[in-house]
Amino acid sequence: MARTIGSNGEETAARIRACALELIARQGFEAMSMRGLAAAVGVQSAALYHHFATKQALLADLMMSHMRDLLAAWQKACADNMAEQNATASHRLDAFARFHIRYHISRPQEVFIAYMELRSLSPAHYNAVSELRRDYENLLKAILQDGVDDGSFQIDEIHVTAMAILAMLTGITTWYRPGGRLSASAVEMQYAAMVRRMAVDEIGEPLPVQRHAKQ
Amino acid sequence: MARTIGSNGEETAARIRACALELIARQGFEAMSMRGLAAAVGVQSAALYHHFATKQALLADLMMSHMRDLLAAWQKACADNMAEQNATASHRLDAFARFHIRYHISRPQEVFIAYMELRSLSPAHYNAVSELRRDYENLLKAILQDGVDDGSFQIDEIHVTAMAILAMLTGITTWYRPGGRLSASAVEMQYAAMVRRMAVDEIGEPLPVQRHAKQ
DNA sequence: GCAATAATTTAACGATCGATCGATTAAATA
DNA sequence: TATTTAATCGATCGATCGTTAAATTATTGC
Repeated sequence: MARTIGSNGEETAARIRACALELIARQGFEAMSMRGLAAAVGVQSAALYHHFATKQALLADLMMSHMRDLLAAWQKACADNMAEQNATASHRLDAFARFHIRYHISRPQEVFIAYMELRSLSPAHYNAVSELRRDYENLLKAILQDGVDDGSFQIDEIHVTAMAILAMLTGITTWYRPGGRLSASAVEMQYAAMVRRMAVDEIGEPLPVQRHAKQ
Repeated sequence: MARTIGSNGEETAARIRACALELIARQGFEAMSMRGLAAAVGVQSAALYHHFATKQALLADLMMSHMRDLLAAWQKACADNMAEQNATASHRLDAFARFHIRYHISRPQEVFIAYMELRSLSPAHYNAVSELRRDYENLLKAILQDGVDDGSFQIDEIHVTAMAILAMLTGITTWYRPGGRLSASAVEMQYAAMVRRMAVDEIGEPLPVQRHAKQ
């Protein structure tokens, strides 16, 4: 046997991507073998190399696609909501948090891989992915900065706050499972409220200072 | 050559542990080879098996040790501060946050491994580590529950808030580097303030509700 | 000083890894 | 229909993997 009946390049590549996402998310990139991936796809391992030059290229493809999709989805979310541009920083922060939560909950495998397999990337691919990641982080930082500038946010360190918010939100994928006690929208609401609290201090304390010396 | 001059079991085992921490943190558990580890230690790969039965046993040893050390360190921190037992929930939450941050900043490799390599553990080892992790999470949850009970915290979902706080704090290790722009104590202060904000809503709003419908 | 034990070596086993080669066949093109 | 191109297979290469066996030497206890 050689080329199989009904075989189609685009479709096979898509199936490889889908199976790779699942296997890498479950076992890790290093632990996934090309033979195991080929078996999951239902193809011989040599066929994988017709679609992806190397195992590394496959990982880079998955991670770059994820970051590009994420950025495009945010652009679309903004475009769909024209008022977003002129909304207050508080509204935009809320929208960003909800978008991030929803997107990440809906694509747990991609998110897990994007955060866990950064170190499996070659230096060149790592830099490329990191650049897109920085673009995404800067979206949040710009919102936080606007809120600080207009006085609606009380934040000392924009960078630290942005890192904290993203780590908190992305961490959802480590415990949330569909069909669990809490619905996705309930989780979204809980986290969005916490993000708001992190940026806004209602009693108007501008700097987070040490309230009491301990330990 | 066989047994080398001055060789000592305890010392070699400690050196294996230290090198393994560094290599696993840098490359990942699967990517680290026993030959590579042996080379880093300065020993033949077969010698590793005199101290650890398998590669998996080595990982389990590292992760269990980390979790036990973490729990013991918190017990000690509480014991050192006798007032801790009777302190307010707000004080105890602050102490927990600062402890967690300081401990994790001081042991970046252990923390990174403990969160990244859970899936590399065999089921039995995974369960054992998860149990200790749950014990640690429950320490935080108990503090949050106390604060809710006495009315000093405004939290809807204890579990969600605890997961969010831990993800946020543990995420520090992904960006913080000693010698950077911010000192460890500055980072500690920033994050402790954010944790406090997450639990306390000064205007006294008991439930985090949706303020405006978006997207 | 001699036996027992602990620590490490050299050497190797079987398995599996990523990747490649040429052959083969389906689909597309003309 | 004839030719080209795309897609896949079967087989295999060299390297590396975790692990083990047996031999060798240092240390310890009597």
